[in-house]
Amino acid sequence: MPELPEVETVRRGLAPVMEGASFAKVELRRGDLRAPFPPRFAARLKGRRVEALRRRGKFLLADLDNQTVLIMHLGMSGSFRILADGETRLAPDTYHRRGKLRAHDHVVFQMSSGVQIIFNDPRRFGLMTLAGGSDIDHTPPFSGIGVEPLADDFSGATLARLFAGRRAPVKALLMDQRLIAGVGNIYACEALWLARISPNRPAGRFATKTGKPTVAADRLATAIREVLEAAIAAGGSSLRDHIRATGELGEFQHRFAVYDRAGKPCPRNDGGTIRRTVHAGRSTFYCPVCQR
DNA sequence: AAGCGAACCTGGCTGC
DNA sequence: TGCAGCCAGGTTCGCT
Repeated sequence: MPELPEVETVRRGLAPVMEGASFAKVELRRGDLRAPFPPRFAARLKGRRVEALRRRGKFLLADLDNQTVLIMHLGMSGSFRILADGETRLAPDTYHRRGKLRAHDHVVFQMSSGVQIIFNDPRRFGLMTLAGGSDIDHTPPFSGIGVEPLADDFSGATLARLFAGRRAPVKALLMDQRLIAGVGNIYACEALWLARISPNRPAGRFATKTGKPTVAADRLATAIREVLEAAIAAGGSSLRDHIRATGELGEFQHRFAVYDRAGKPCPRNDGGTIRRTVHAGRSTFYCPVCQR
């Protein structure tokens, strides 16, 4: 499900019920997701208080009061839902009513507040693990994770540096989490359309011989930022499932210019028809008229 | 070494 | 109605 805007949307939904609350009980309903839960995972969480819920790329990070960090990744199909009992007063009445567990509910966090937070993941490509918090950017799975595209200093110069000497199509490298953290298939397609850049353009061509960013590099960096910010403002994209922990749907899928729109006219009305191709095994959608 | 395809897993949709 | 085939917002492994 989730790229950066969806993960950020989930973070904003979970933060009010996680930050400041403690894990009263953690129930694992199977032994693994994409990878096994670490030894004594539930026991190590029990009693710990969440000091902050952060996002890094597509990861959610809960800083705990004993200097460890709960690391969570939603994979393709992971979602959280918040169950509040009738007594618990928690602003939006959009929270799910407490009820029976469903298929693929793999983790249940019972928080000290009385709220339950349930992680559901049909395909089990998600991940939960614990790490020492001292220097998390230098410990797996974060060692080697790329730049944050919403950081203040993300620019065409960043792209020029990351793409230097690379011959792969820019679309493939935009999705490489070791370079840029958080951009996935949808937003790579949408950003390239916004910047009017062909997904096939070799990545190395975004810098001049002297290493300076090209005009297109600046345009692409701006487009990435704009599309991610617009998607976050819209609550992310909801394709098949709802993505928000509060149960509401994201809205950005209604604004896709190219993603999953093969055969439809380009929104620029330039006479182009959206085409589907494949890069690195993933569907790519683009307009061959305005994207060069 | 970079780049690509396959694998991991389940569910939903399409077409016969 | 049933079933086969294909596709899916991600990551990782193994082969050129």
